[in-house]
Amino acid sequence: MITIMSASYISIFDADSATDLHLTEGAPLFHAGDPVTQIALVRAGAVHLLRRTATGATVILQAARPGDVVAEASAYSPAYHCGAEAARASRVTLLPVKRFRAALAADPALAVSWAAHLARSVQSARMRAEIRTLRTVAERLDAWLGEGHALPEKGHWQDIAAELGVTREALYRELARRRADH
Amino acid sequence: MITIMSASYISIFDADSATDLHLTEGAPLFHAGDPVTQIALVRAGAVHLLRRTATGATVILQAARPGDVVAEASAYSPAYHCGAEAARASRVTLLPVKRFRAALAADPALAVSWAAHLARSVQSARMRAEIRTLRTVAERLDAWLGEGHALPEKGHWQDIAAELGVTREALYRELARRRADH
DNA sequence: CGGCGTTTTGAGAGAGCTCAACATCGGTGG
DNA sequence: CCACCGATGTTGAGCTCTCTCAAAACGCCG
Repeated sequence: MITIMSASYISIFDADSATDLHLTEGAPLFHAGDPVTQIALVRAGAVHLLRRTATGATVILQAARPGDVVAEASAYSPAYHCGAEAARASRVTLLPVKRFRAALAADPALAVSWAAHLARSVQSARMRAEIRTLRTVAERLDAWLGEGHALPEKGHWQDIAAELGVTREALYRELARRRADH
Repeated sequence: MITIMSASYISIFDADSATDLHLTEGAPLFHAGDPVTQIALVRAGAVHLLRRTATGATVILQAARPGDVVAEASAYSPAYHCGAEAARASRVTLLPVKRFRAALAADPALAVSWAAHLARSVQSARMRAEIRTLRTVAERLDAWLGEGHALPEKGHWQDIAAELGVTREALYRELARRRADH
């Protein structure tokens, strides 16, 4: 048997008991309060973990991209604390939580991979939080670029604005300013 | 042998090979670029993981309190990406990274505990990031309180201001406003 | 009493947000 | 081919909020 494989937690989702699910844009994956029975890995598209504040504002707690697990903490919780829905047409793989946890317990290499993924997520989430304490767009952009990030193609700049927690206009103005100053 | 113990990753630091270290306020625990040989658990006080931006501003990536591991992601990295120093007089327990990882690999229950801790950290870090995208102090405070947090005793309100990413004055004004409105 | 840190309150300035108009570009359909 | 449409990019003007600097009232403790 060929056993050459990266010990990545993602391989857990290649199990037989995993099922694929297609979501259309805006389709809910689960709602706050639902019992956690399955855990979802995003294969394609984007799934947002979100909560609505008392004032009605929508807060995106996680923008899960391909390779990400939606609501990692739910793997250790009986019920979801927030809802999740597809930000656009997406494909996810569902796996019973018990299977997921059993796989981690059975294979230390997978557990390490999973923990490393979580540790990196903590790191980037903290960075995002700190970037957003900076008050000017210029500072936020500098800090973000200093993390090794690069500006994407034109047509995706709005995503950066969202990442930095500023409006499109504010980012466009800052970019224009930099072009003018060279 | 009595083996009644909660399967918490913290117990890993009770190993014989662990050493305690006292830090005075401002004392560095490690610097960016240092090779990762030991991993630190905060026992008392507070240790800040920080980076200085190109403009000189100091960014606090983690405020590790008792029970927290400083720079969790360092356990999966050969060298530190940022520096850490004691925010006040603190006590930490150091354990060789190899020991730490070996303990996790040897005991699945510990691995689960560690992963659960990381998952919770991801959750709270994301929440902090999202709270800081809200523009008014009132919104941030509402969102924070909505997470189940409660205002501390008078004398510690400044900590909340830091947590919310606003100035003391702004928070005091908001609190005064609420007292006036009941 | 005299510090020291926290809490309060004031006034001004700056930065981004909002609303708004317009340009640009790619795709669609007549 | 061209008109139209939606999404992205660009720029302007006013408003609102926080930040900054400043001063003072508390509260605690030696």
